[in-house]
Amino acid sequence: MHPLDDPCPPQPSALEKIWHTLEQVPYGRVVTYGQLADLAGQPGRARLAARALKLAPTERSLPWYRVIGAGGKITIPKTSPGYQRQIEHLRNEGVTVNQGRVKMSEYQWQPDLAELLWQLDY
DNA sequence: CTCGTGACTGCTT
DNA sequence: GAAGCAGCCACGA
Repeated sequence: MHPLDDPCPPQPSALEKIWHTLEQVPYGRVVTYGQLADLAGQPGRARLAARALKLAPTERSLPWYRVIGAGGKITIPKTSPGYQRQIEHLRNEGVTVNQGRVKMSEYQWQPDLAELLWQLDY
């Protein structure tokens, strides 16, 4: 092997990991920014998850609206058009939204072991 | 390099 | 509940 050859294959970027994990979130369920980051192998980096959503390529049509703030609160600024759009998307999937809040005990996604292992294979 | 800015969180008033 | 704040971290000015 040439000494300058990269001995390691290219790693998926943190953003890619976030997007990939987001794709696993099932219809009608939600995750928090922090949870999404954790599941993507980026513990404690909730703001990274938020940024990943904002930068997500539209052609990938990710379920960005299934990501909400800790405690079930919609954290998109109310002044943003995305705020209402997120609520509409969630309601279309049967998720109840009251006062900009989602009942986490009812809708939060909790991946089982098989799903986690599937993702590790990525 | 420093600073301000978030689609964040958790803790304290 | 609401508001403030420190910790957080990538980004751009």
